[in-house]
Formats: sequence, structure tokens, C-alpha cells
Amino acid sequence: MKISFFPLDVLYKVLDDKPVIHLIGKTDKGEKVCLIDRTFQPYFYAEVDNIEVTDKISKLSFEEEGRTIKVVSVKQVKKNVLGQERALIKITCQLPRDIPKVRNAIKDATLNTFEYDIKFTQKYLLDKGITPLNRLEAEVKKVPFNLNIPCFEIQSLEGTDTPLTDLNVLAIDIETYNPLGKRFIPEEHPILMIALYSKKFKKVITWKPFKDNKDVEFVDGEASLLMRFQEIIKQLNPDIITGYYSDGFDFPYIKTRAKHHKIKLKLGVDGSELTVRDEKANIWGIPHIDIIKFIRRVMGRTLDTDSFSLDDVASEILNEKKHDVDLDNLAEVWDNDPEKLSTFAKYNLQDAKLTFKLMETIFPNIVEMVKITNLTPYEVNQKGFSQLVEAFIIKQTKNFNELILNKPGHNEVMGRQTTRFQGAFVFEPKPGLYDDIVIFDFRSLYPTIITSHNISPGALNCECCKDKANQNPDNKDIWFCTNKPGFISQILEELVRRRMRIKELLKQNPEDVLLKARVGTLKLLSNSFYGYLGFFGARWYCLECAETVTSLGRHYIKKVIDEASNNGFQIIYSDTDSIFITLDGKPKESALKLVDNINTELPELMELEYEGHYPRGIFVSAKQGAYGAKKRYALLNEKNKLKVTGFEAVRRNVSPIAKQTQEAVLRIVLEKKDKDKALNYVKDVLDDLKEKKIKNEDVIIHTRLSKELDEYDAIGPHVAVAKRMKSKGVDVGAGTRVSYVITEVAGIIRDKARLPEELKQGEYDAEYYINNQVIPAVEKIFEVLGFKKEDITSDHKQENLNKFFK
DNA sequence: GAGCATCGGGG
DNA sequence: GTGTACGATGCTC
Repeated sequence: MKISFFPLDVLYKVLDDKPVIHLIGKTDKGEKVCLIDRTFQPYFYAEVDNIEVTDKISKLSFEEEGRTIKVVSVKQVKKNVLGQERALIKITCQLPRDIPKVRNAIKDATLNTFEYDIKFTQKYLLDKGITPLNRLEAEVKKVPFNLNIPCFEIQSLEGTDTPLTDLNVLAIDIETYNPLGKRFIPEEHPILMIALYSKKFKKVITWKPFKDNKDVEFVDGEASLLMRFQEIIKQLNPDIITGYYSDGFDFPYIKTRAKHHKIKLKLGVDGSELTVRDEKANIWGIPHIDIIKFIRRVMGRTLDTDSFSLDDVASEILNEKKHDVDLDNLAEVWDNDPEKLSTFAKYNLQDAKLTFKLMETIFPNIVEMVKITNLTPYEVNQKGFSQLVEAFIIKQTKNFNELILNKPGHNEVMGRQTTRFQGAFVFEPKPGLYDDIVIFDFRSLYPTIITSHNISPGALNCECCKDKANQNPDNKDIWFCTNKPGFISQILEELVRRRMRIKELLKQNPEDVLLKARVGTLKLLSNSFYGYLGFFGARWYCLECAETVTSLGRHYIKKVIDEASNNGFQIIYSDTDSIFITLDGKPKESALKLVDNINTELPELMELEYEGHYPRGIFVSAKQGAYGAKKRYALLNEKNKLKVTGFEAVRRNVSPIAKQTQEAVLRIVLEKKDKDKALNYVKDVLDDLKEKKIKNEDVIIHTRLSKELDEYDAIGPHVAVAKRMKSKGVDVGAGTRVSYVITEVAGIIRDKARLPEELKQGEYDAEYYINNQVIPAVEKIFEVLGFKKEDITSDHKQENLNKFFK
């Protein structure tokens, strides 16, 4: 029979001493099924220098742990290594786990071995041309099975480009009993509620009854709760199960509680138990996606927030927040006032709902990454950039008959890690205020350098280009072929061009979510190539490539700086791929013309773009940090929107009042162009602090303990406060969040720190907040305006006579 | 300043 | 098990 099928995950089991591929997915009718394939055998490649060795390998057979491990077959093959053809032998074995053993047995007899550590399932998908989530047309035969879903044996199959649309996602979230405060002791403290949220099923399960209980189901205890959880998952049989930090919290907690009750949670489609190891939770046959990982690793850079809490991420992506509920009260309410549990149940369900919606919103991005890397959704979620780039390259090896290069060994990694090379060019800004700033930047600088200059391990120092027409500007001993495109630069060029095409399409359909996700994914991946080439763990590592990329990057940006300077523009700042100039009364058009002129001289794919015009900006001298010059500036665009970069805005140990004052001062300086008003604003804040008009909540400093209390040698204010919490019976330790206020009590800072709830309005130390919080936050800004610290602290206000600004 | 350790997220 | 996440920051010597 024929079947239309969308693979969600691929797994293998060893049955009767044979590897059996299981494709888990759903049919076009929406039914979850498993397709099995018994025909795929594991293999790897070896390079040998004589025919006797090949012959010996083909007859290899040895006993280990009561099993005969043998080579099934050997075949002569031709493969390219970075464009050069090589003769190899393909060695097929019986089981995936035989591969390392056979490789080890023949290692001394071979020159080299390849592709011995590529996952069996990944190889299967690539060799069969299957892309997860894309529809397959398969000829199958129904077979008996012992899974919870029907099983079909594959007779033949064909991939298509049609993606899965209707996905059945289940989001889960737990609330736990934490009587002492903020620490988690899963061995002792039970799960109180579990929320489950999918398109058709929204419910909180808990084990204490209360009246206001819409969407709540009651069971008689924690053990029953876990059993009910298992039952619902079996019944719903979701395509994907998701949570927020569920690899690190929810599932490990669930697992520990199940163990406590001696329950085996058989969540897998094959009846296997939920497994948790290395902060990864696995359910056989139901991909578990801890959505925080993809958000942090893949989307992190493009988000404004630098906190990845559910609340902050949901606010930014969904424009929706968690319920404002004080979880510190949950244990108390649970013990003594169950009627109030309703609030917590609603909170619980809201968290699951937010997680569900995040998955819905982000799934198009996961789909795009799956398509481009050929990894499963589960794998895409687990991997970082270098691994995603590598998966993409591995996929491309098919089209070029290229061999997958080996991972570096331990020593090689160590060597690579200690190798340093020169990075990007940075033009230090002179601190000050500037009018009419124009920014240019290169569109995808590094990817276009790689493609335009054929920067590729296979094109490095070729024999045919000894004239060195395409060399590293800073190192004559490095050059790249101008005759034949290298494998890496070629596949990157395809990526860059594809992105340009889709960007055009997006211009015509700006609201198309899929196109947006596609452009975003292509951009992320292309931008990661440079980093990949210089990444110590990369299979296609190429130090000469990476250092040539930055060298050419410096060369191009300096060229722009020179041209701008020759045309009479003042350069105020430049970093890697961008340059800031001032117009100094010249029309905007003259800057645009400069951009056009430069573009006529650049290689085809490279392009300098006019990023924008900012009527006003301030550059502040950077503190001497570990990484040298930090970029710190604030710009005001033509729509009066403030763009702040590098100010220590959201540091944890900074109070709200310091942050608020900094932002207000920047606004006054840039928008109102009034330095005296800015100064007076700060003076007002200082007065309000002295007069205790600033609300307590604005002077609370939030921080977190990094180790156990008794491990601290240096007792900072947060440690002192944690000790106070402990003496009140709160269980504190590594990870506890501590909030405190510095009060007027005599002594050193740590003696002055108090818990916010111990204080009445105004019981804070104004002097401390003035000198250690507010002033440091604005000092550098006023330095630029020509004021000293004393001008801020002195009592008398600016009379505002001689305006600083024209 | 390099090298090692911990953290994030979660109640 | 065709193995050992990841990238940033803080702490220690």
C-alpha cells in the first residue's frame, strides 16, 4: 500500500542482531505511525595502500563479548577530499556499534579512516534523501508491532518538498512544593500541579481540592498525579512535547519524583521509560523540545532581552506575560489555605500556554533549520551554531561526492584552542557629542568576503595560482585559487544567493512568516561560517581561511574609511563592518553618493549599505575592561527613538533608580540638547533620594548567590543578607535569589544591607545610592558634557544661561 | 592573564 | 555509543 508520511524523528533499534531504522511521524490523515527499514547497514571508509590489506579487511572477523564481529563487505570507491579525488574502500559492518571496533582493529593497517563517527540515523536520512518534516511518498507493508502506534515496513520511498503543516504540540509545566524559599530539593518536595496545554486539551492536574476549579482535575496524591500524567500523554500522543527549561527542571524533577514513588513512567511510544541524563530528557518516539535552548542558542542574538526567563522571552516574542503571582506563598497556601490554590493553578496553566505559544511562533524557524541541515527537530534544538553549520556542510557533501572530514583529536583541539589571530578593525571613538551621524555598513561582510575571494580550505595555496593574485593582504604566504571554486565557498555562495532571492520575495510579501523564518535562518547560517572555519572543534577547520577573512575585512573597512576621509567626511567610529561619519553640514545625498561610488569598486556580492541618519549621538569613553575598548554609545534616530549600545543598563547589581536615571539623562541630552537640564534632572533625583521621595522598590538590588553560604570568604552585602534570610528560617544556598536594600545602619556596606520586607518606605541610605549607584551610571555621560563629578553633587543648580548646544 | 569552574533556566 | 552541550562570565592562582 501507499502512504503519505511526515517524519518527526528517526531512531534505530537492534532487533535480531540487525539495525532497524524507525521513522516516527504522522500520515497526511493525521495518524501517528512508524515506518521501519531493515535494509540500511552501517559503513565507514578507509584509505589503504595495497590490495592485500583490502583483502585482509574484507575477511576480518573476531570475537568480542560472545559475539562475532565481522566485516560484511568491502567495496572500492572514489571520493573527493576538498576537490581532490581519492581512492578509498567502503567497509560495511553489521551493527553501528561494530564500527568503532572494526576501525580500531584495522587502524594500524590503514593510512586513514573516515566517517566512522557520523550518527547512523543521520547517515540514513542523507543516503536515502529524506528530510525530516517533509512529506514522503512510500510504498509500505503493514507489519505486526509492539509499539503504541501502527508500524509499516518500507518497500520503497520518495522524498518531496512539501512541509508538514498541522503539528500537534503538547506543552507541559510543573509547580513544586518549596516550603523554605527558593531552593529545590526534588528528593523531598513533591510536585503539586502539572499543567498540560495543547490545541485541544488544556488542563491542570493537582492533588488537593478547591472550589474555583475550571480546567482543573483532582487526583488523590502525587503518585496518582504522575500516573495520570502518563495516561494523558499516551492518550494525546502528541507530535512534539515541549516545556520551558524542561530538560533542566521539569522532566528531571518528574523523573526524581517517579523514582521516589517507585513508579516507572512509561511515556515512550515503545513503552520505554522517560530517560534523563546530562540535562536532556528523552521520550522514545515523541521528540521532546526544551524550547529555551533554541531561543537562547539560535535566536538569542536577535532578541533584545538578555534574560531568557519565560516572562521576559514571552513578553518580547508574544507580547504576553506570566501571571503576577508570588510563588513564595505557594507552599504556605498549599498547607493551610487550599481554597486559594486556584490562583496558582491558573498561573501554572498560563506558563504552559506561553510555552505552547512560543513553540507555535518559533516552529517555522525550527522547520527551516531542519530543512537546511537535514537534522531532526530534536537535534536542531540541541545543537549550537558550529554543529548546525557542520550539519549543513555534511548534507552538502552528497552533492559534491565529498568525504566528510574527521573531527580533530584531543591534541589537535588543544593546539587549535591556543592559536590566536588578529580580529576585526576597530576605530576608537573620541568621547563626545555629535550631530548628524550617518552609518554605513557592509551587508553580510564575512560571508561575502568568503565567497568573493574563494576562501575555502580546498582552495588554499593551490599550485595553479602561484602568482598569488588572491592573497591575504597581511600574509603573502596565504593565497586562494582563482580558477576553481572551493567546496566551502561554493556552498556558502549558494546560501548567500538564496538568501538574496528570498529577501526579494519577502519585500513583496512582508508579512509572510515562512519567508521571514527562511531569510533569518539563511542569514544566521551564513554568518556562522567564518566562526566555524576558526572553531577548534570543526571538521572543516581552516585557520588560514579564518585569518584571511578578518584580514580582508580590515582591508575593506579601511578602504571605506579612506574614501570617506578623502571626500571630506569626519570618521567618528568604526567596528568590523560599520562606519560612523558626521555630515558636518554636507547634504545626506553626498553620503549616499559616496556609498554608490564605493559599491562600483567592490566584488559582485559585496555591498556597502547606507544604514541610517541619526540627528544626534553621544560616545562615552569606555572603561578599561578585560576586552579592551567596549563600544558605548547612544543615538537618537530621526523618529526620536533612542538606541543605546553598551551601557551597563541591565546589570543585576544595579538598582532601578540608577538605570532609570541613566536613560532619562541620555534622552534629555540627545533629544532636548540641554546639558543643564540633564544635570538638574540628576540633581533632582539626588534630592529625592535625600528626601526619601524615591520609592523603596526602586532602590532594591537583585542578585544571586553563586555558591553555598559557608563557602564565601568575602562577605559581600548579598551574602550578609542571605545570612539574615537563613536566620529567619529561609533555606538559602547556591542559586538563591537575594534582594536587598542598603540602609543607614552604621558600619561597612555588608552591615548596612537589609531585606526589602524588613523596611518601611524611605529606610535606605541616600548617600550610598547617590555615590555608588546613580552617579556611576551617569558620570561618563557628564564627563562628555564637560562636567565633573563635583558638578553633579554640588548643591546649587545650573542657571541655564549659556547653553552648551548651538 | 590564563585556566578552570559555574551558570543559565526552573519553584 | 557511528559519545561527552555551549557560550559567557567570575574566581583563583
